[in-house]
Amino acid sequence: MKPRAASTQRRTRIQKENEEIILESALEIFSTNGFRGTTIDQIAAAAGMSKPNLLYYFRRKEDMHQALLDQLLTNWLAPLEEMDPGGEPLEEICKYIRRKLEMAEKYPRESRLFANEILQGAPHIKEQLEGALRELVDEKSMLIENWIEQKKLAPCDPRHVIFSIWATTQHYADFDVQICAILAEEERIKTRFEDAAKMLEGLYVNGLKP
Amino acid sequence: MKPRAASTQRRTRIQKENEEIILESALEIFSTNGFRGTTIDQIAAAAGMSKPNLLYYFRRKEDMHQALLDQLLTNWLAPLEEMDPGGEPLEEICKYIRRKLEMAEKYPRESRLFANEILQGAPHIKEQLEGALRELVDEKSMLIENWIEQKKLAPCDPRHVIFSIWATTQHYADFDVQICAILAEEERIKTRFEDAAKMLEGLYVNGLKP
DNA sequence: GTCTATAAGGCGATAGAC
DNA sequence: GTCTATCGCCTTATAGAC
Repeated sequence: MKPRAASTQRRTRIQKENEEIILESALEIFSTNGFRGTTIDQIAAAAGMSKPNLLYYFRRKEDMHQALLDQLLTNWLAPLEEMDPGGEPLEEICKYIRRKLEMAEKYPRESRLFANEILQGAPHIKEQLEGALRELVDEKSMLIENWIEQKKLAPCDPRHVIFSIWATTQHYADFDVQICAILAEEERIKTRFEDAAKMLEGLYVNGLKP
Repeated sequence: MKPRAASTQRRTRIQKENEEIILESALEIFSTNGFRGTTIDQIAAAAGMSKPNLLYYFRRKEDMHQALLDQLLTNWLAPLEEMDPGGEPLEEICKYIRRKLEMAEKYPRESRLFANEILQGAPHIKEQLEGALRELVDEKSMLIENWIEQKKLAPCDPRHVIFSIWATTQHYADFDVQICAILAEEERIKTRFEDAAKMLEGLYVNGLKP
């Protein structure tokens, strides 16, 4: 049970601030250690508060995890939703790749949290995957099918094209350690996302051009 | 410390068998629950033996995990090693994609074990990534560079091409739950790997054709 | 709202009989 | 080699003072 609505605006604001601090810290730890690998102590330390104090805001460890996953899913669907039926097909796909790569660069922790959840069988978000996500993919797959019929794209399996874009872009967040182990220092530090964007755009433009 | 060499062949064989049973069970549990999410009890139950009995073969939980990662890395490098400098470039790349997809289909647990390890910062295999894996990628990148210079492949960043093949193929093992949540029943059950192979071959052949 | 203290249970690992 | 019993730590979560 959350704390009751406070009597003044001031208290409510403090509550919100603390919840944000906690979720920010929880994201940091969950995304690198996984759910079971994370202890409440670690999150509390990162949030600069005591463990019982943290548990005043989120009564159970799982509540923090679920809150993070819930707010994640909305943002996660956004880039695909923006794919525009009125746009030029190859350009829309390139823009989608760019948006996904930007998210991998800016929100790697969210990507890893999601990856951890899926890897372990998606116990907390399976319904959303089979519901909202599936519907969105169905919708955009039909859009891609239309583009193919209009000869604006080479024939391909739309769903698997979407999967491949997810895979290649999220890879730069989820497998960052491996990528950095392989690239030379200069590339690793400055240009890996830009290099990835160029390669992927070339691959998909040539690969899907009618 | 492992049990000392036994006095008879028979005992040694039993040891090996038990070690294999344990590692097989450990792979099953580690790959779905992660290291911290796995308990020795679970592995022992899956292996059909008591916890202390299991700990007679592997003194610590981490020993099982490390053994699995070590034996995994060898198999992991094999598909890329087989990329043949004497072959036809586009065909070699298609064959590499096929081999990787086959591994995702046949050994999804190994893929997920690896993904879990990388996601959490690769604490147990960082040296191998920066050593053997990096050298192999360097070698094959030079091969791809040569193919590009000979106008047998379109210009592209070889390392990122390799990354994209890893990402797209391993995705079918690591994110299987998500893929199955989205695909229709028929596709999900029978043809998803075949559909993926066709789409990816088309994408890379057209995308990298000079 | 925040703290100290602690209950309650899970889990890795060991002891020691057989 | 395998078992039963158990130690001792770590971790979640709660009680209750301030």
